[in-house]
Amino acid sequence: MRQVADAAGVHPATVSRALNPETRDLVNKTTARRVLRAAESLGYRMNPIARSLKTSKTGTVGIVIPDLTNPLFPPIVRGIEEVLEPAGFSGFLVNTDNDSHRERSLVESLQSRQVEGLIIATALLDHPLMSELALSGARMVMVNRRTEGLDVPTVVPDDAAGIDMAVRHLAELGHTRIAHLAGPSTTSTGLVRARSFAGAVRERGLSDDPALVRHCRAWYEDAGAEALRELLDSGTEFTAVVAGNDLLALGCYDVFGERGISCPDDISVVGFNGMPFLNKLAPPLTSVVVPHHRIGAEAATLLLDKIANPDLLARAIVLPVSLGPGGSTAPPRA
Amino acid sequence: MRQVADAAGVHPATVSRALNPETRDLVNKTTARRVLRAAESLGYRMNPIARSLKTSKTGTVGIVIPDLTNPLFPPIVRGIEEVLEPAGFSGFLVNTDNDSHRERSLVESLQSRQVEGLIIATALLDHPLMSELALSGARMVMVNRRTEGLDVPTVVPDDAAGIDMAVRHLAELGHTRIAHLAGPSTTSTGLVRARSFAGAVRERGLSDDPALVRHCRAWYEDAGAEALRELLDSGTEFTAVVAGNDLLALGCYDVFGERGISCPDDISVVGFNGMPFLNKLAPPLTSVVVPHHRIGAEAATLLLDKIANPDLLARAIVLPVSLGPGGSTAPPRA
DNA sequence: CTGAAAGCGCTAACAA
DNA sequence: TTGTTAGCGCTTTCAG
Repeated sequence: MRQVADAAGVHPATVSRALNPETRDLVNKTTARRVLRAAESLGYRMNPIARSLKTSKTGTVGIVIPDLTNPLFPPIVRGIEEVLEPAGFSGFLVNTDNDSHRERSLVESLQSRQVEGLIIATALLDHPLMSELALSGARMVMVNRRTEGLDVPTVVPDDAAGIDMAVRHLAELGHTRIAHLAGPSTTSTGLVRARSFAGAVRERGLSDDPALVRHCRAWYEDAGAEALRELLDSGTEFTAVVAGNDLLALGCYDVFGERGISCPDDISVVGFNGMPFLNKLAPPLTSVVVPHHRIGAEAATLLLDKIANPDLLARAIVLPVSLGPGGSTAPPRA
Repeated sequence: MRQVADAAGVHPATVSRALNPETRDLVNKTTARRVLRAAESLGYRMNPIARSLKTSKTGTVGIVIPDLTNPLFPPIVRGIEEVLEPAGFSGFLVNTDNDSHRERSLVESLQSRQVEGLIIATALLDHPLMSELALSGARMVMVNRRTEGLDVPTVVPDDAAGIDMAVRHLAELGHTRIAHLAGPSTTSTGLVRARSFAGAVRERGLSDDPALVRHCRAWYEDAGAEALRELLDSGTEFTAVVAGNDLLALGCYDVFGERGISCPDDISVVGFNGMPFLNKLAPPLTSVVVPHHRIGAEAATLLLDKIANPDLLARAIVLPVSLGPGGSTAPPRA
C-alpha cells in the first residue's frame, strides 16, 4: 500500500480511503482516480487479513452440515455460495457426521477463525450447542431444520404441504392404508413431517393406525430399509409408503429387491427432497421436490442481512415445494 | 493476550511462546503451565488473524472445482477436508462452472485471501491460468485431471487401467464392436481415456473403427445423450459402449428410453467413476470405481507437504481403480 | 479534502 | 529462560 501511496504521491491513509468503495467519497475524485490507476498499474491487491485485524470483520462465515456426500447438501451449499460471493464473503464448510463432539469442536474452530456468522444445517429439536450459540448472541441462521424455542432466523421447506401433497396423491390413486417411514423424531423435519402425515391421513379419512408409522434411526438408506423390514414383518397391512426423505425411500427399494416386492404394483412409494437422478431409478421415484438451491440462497441472504444489521429480528422463511413426477406410485392392487 | 500475561505475571511475548506448541519448549515448564492455566481460566482464544498478519501463514487453502453438484466432487472434498482439519487447515471452496473468467476471478479472490495453496480440480490440458500459477510459483496440486507440461504435483485415477478393465470385461462377454463416448479432449481424463480405449481394443483385436469413438462436448448427461444419438444415427454398428464417465452413461440411458433400446440386451454400457446410487438405476450401471475420497486425501497431503517443505519436487500419484458390479452389460445379441 | 499518528493482536529478533 | 522492541498492512480518529 505504501508503494501505491508513493506512486500516487499521497499518504497511505488516502490510498486506503480511495480504495475502499465505502469511503471513496471522502476523497477528491481526481486524487481517487490517480490512486486507482497507481494501484492498478502496480497490480496491487489489498491484504484482507490486515484489514480484518483492524476492523474485526473477516468476510467469512461458517457452514455446518452433517455430510457433504448426502445429495441434499451440495445444492444448498451452492445456493449459499452464490449469495456470499458477490457480497465479498467466503464460507468455511465443515462436516459433522452427526457427531455432537465433532460438531462442537468444529464450531469452536470456526469461531476461532473469527467467522462473522454461522449457517447451520445440523440442528436438532433439542440441541444444547445451538442454544448456547443463540444465547451467546452468535449470528446464525438455521437451514432445512430448526431447533425448538430459539429465536433464530430459519429457512425450511414447507414440510406440511409436501407431506399433504404426497398423501393426497396416494389417496387419489385409491390407497387407504398408507405407511409413513419418518425420519428421526429428534429432528424438526422428522417430527413435523410425521405430524403432518397424521393430520393428512385423518383429514382424508384414511387409516390412522399408529402401527403404520415408524421412525427411522437415521436419515440414511439402511435405516429406511430396516424400518420397512420391521413394518413388513409386523404384519401390518399397507399398500403405499410416504418416506421421510429420498434416502429412506431408496432403502425401501433395497427391501423390495430382497423380498421380491414389486414397486409400484405391490407397494407405492413417495420420497421427499427431489434429489438428482431420481428419474433414472427403477422405478423413477416420485418425490416431493424441495428448492434446495434457493434454501441455501435465502439462508445466506438472511445471514448477511443480520450481519449488516444486527438488531434485525429473526424471520422464518418457509419455501414452497411441489410433487415431482415419477413412476413409483400406482393404484393399489385390486 | 495482555490479560493472560497479566494474570500469569509474565510478558505477552512469553504467553505467545507458551501457547504455541512449536515454541513451548523455549519457556520454563512451570511458567508454561502457569500461562496455560491463566489462559484456560480466562477462556482466552488466540486470534489467528493477528497471527497471520505477522507470520503470513493463514492456515487456509483454496479448493477449485467445476461444480459441487456433480456427484464426483463431494467425496473428493470430504477427503481433502479430512486431511486439512487435523492439520489445523481450512479450505475455501469455489465452483467455477467451467467458466474460465469466473475461474480466474475466483482464484484471484482466493489469493487475495492469502491462501497458502490451491487444490485444483478444473485443470484443462492447455490451461493458461494454470501455467501462470505454476510459473508464478504458486503452491498447488491438481486432482483428477492435469494440465500438460507443468511440473505440478498431481493425483489422478488410473484411467488407462480402468478403461482396460471395461474393454476387457466387454470383450470377454463377446463384444467386438465397442463404442467409446469420450469426454472433452480438452481434459486429460477425456484424452487419456480415449487413448487407452484405442490401445485396449487394438490389443484385443477388436474393431478400432474410428467411427466408434465420439468426443462429447462436456462431461454431462445431455452431452452424452447427444453423442450417442449421433452415433446411432451414423449407422455405425456396435453392441456396447464405454462411457467416459457415469454422467455420459446416464445420458445413454436417456437415449435408450427415447428409442426403445433395451440395455443390456441391445446395447451394453460401462461407466466410469462409480458414483453413488448406481446400483439403484435401471439397469444398475456397471462402472469403473474410482477412490474419490482417497484422491482428495492424497491431494491434501501432497499440498500440506509442499507447504511444509516448499522445495519438495512434484510427485504424481496414480490411484488404482476397480470394475464395480452392475447389470448394464451382457453378451451381445446372437 | 488530506496528512499524521496510533493501534488492531500477535511474533520474532535481540538483549539481558 | 524471559523481557524489550519493532512491526506485519491496514483503518481511523484527529488535526490541519
